[in-house]
Amino acid sequence: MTPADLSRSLFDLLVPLVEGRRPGAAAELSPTDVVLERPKNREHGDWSSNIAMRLAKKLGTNPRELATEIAERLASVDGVQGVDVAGPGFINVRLDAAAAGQIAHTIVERAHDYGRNESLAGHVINLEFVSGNPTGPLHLAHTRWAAVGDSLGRVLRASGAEVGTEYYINDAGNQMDKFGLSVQAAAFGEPTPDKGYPGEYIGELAARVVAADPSLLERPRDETLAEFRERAYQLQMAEIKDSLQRFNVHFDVFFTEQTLHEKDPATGRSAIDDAAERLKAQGHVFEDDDAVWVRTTDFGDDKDRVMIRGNGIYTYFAADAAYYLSKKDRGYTEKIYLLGADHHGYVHRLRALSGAAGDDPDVNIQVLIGQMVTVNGAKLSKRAGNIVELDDLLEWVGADSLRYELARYPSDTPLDLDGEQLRKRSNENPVFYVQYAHARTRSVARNAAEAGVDRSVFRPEMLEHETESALLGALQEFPRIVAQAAELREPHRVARYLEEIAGLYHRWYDNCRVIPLGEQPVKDVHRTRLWLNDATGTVLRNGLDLLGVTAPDRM
RNA sequence: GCCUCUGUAGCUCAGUGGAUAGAGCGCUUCCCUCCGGAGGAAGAAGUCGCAGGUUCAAAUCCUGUCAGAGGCACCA
Repeated sequence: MTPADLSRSLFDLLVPLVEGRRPGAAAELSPTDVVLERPKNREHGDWSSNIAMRLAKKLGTNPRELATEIAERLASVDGVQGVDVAGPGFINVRLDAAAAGQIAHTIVERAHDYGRNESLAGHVINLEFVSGNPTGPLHLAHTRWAAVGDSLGRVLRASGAEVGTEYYINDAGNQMDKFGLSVQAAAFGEPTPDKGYPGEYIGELAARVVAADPSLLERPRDETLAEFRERAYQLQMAEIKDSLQRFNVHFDVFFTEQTLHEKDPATGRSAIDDAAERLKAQGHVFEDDDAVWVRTTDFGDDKDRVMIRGNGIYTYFAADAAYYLSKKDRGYTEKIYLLGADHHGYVHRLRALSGAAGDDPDVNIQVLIGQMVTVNGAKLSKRAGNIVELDDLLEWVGADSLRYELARYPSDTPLDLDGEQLRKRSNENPVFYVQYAHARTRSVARNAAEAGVDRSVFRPEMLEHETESALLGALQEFPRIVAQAAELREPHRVARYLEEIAGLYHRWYDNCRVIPLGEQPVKDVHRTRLWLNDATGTVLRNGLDLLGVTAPDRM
């Protein structure tokens, strides 16, 4: 008896009842209207529905009367132990222990697949995040998106979507030249050029570039600049990929901006040239003051944006357009962008691009804006010069701790990381609370095996302690939580859910023994509880996996 | 000036219209022979920034207002 089964039963009995009260009304009723939720208060039963209150007005009756009528019929459904009507018209359902306990068996059987759902089946989604410039290491601002984006990708996939994760590399334009000049200057022991890149890492890159080809110091500078730039870029990009790997963040595609600028030898045209033509053909482009503009104000922007400057050179916006079209051409119907709050000014422009490309901005593009992250109250920005690099954070607090902390808050919450707290292996650090609960399930399983408790018997009606029904009810919700996290693009819901499961598990552990005390015999109740123990471990592990966090067997 | 986000317990924060608003930390008092006191129970702690509105029902939706953070290039 899953909530889905129960809501289906409720829907089925509702149809004739509604039809009887007002002919034709049943047609307006959809199964998605019939929602069952876990009441916060356990005294309100295992599942609760507000359907009577929502339908009463339409049917010209009062909620309590309607609820009573529904409750009478629901009580005879298989697996339902009792139904009450409470408050203004809530219908509270209690399941019998056997029906509620069945989920433990299901979870153990489905193992790694438990939690997977098909709520986003058929969706083809491009997920772009991080996209840090290849002119320096990843730092704090990228870190939040690396954690959230990677987890979001996992949650979307678990919900049946086809997902491509992508990192866009801004490797064209004069920032790269400044980067090359900075590395070159450092190689000659000179100070950072005007508007160049400062930082120790530039000196390190310079040393490595020179080590690879010492002749760079002897040839004319204007001749070697391109080589400095290119070699340093490759080294830096490799560093970035290493950092991401240590952070357990995976990208399917690293897309370079350069490919958008390259001319096709056959046609002499670049992807950006083509993109400009295609936007013109869609009718959202106009010329003024010698420049070519996109009418982004059609899509909510406060002013129109230049795509081709008066001097004939493309703006960055033109490359964005070509990149968007590339995603579209590669078959992605939905494009999700994760951007920092400092880029929220781009939202209208990106939406305008989508519209100008003939797509529907409300359907084909979604821009998620994340608020700023600080560490120990200090704002860390490139401008202020006190960058905290991802690698430093990883070394300081560890990948699991950092990923979990970044993934457990909604992205629109400004976040201040407490470095010392994240280093703690205690309850103050939520990741350990969850990981410890998982380790405990594994430890119980190991000890159970030694004590001769196995899973040869499963009698769900024996799982009747209040901590067991609470735990079972929560375990049942996992697929729905995953689906909701995917639908709302909010992976933090998974983390919060896992914390709830961990708490419920610890409470159960304190009340119900899997392994009999002392010399007492192993009974079916112990064997059955082992199923529940293992099911909990499975949910914790699967959930942590969605967050990119390890689930250790012992700690 | 305009735009986006935020305002919930002493602190850090959950809570996409439901019942008595929750968790962790911190504080008080207890308990635990299933890893190693990284565990559990109970208690104290709140005008959900403020004011209107919509609704059977608002922390949640709408409007206004106050406070804080960030952003508003023919830069990349």
